[in-house]
Amino acid sequence: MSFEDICSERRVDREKIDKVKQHLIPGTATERLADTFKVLSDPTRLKIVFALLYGELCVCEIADIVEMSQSAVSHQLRKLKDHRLIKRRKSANMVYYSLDDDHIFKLLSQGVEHVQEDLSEPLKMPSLDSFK
Amino acid sequence: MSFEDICSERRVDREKIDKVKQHLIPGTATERLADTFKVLSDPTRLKIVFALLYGELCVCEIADIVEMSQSAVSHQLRKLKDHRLIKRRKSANMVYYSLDDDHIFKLLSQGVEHVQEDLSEPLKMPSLDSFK
DNA sequence: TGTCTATATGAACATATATTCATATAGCCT
DNA sequence: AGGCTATATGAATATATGTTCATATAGACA
Repeated sequence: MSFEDICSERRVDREKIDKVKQHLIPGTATERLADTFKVLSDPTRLKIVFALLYGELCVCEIADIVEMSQSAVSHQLRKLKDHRLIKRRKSANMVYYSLDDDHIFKLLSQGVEHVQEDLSEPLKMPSLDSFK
Repeated sequence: MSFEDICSERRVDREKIDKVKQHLIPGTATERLADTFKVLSDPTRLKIVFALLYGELCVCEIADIVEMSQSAVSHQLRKLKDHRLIKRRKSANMVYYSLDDDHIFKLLSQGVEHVQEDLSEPLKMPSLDSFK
């Protein structure tokens, strides 16, 4: 799909477009980035991540907190783990999950900041070192 | 769905769970936040946002840059605008889009940082003031 | 007014995704 | 070993979402 197929006239700056194109991040990076945001785009997964801000939890604790079935939670935990947002620790027949690092914390904080404006009451994030 | 339905034994700390539950952000906020991340979870929309890092663009320029049809781009621009990630400026019969504020920039940067590790080559974001 | 051009949008379709249900696995305990 | 508990996972289903196609709108210009 070339430019001429879309804009018949040349009101726009060809060079400017080429310059922007050159600076675009590669397709694989775009996909990766989209994937990362996608993991955080589901309410259940977000709730899980928020719960884990306060420390590690086992699967059934998480299921209780987010009010979802064990199965549903397990499926979502897998996605979170596949994208390295959380990590697991096994102990006996229990599995404990926790946040993988604090990138996620920052990512969440930034998201919260963007959302703040259209919320009736301000949203408070726990402090970063409270969960480290 | 209560705790007892999921974990039959009490190996877990009931108080701990209640405490976490109290700190969970309200459902509406979770939905809002999920929506924000969801907007950034599509490769086409991400490409658009990255293109706009370098300044405002009209619809057909964007379509050319991201190599998508004008219609597809219009649909996605609408979503980005509905979630206040971009804003529009009309001039004659053209419409120019630009990033709404720099929350998005920070959100992207944070996402990029999380993704960096599994990319073959490092990904560089433009500097914040280059687009202000 | 009529005809361009740029953008927006509704409907249809194809694909992706979240949950449920049933079942598998793996570690504990007796 | 056998039964119990915690977690994982495959299949099925329902719902959401992105793109295309056709068409609508709105401004420019003759």
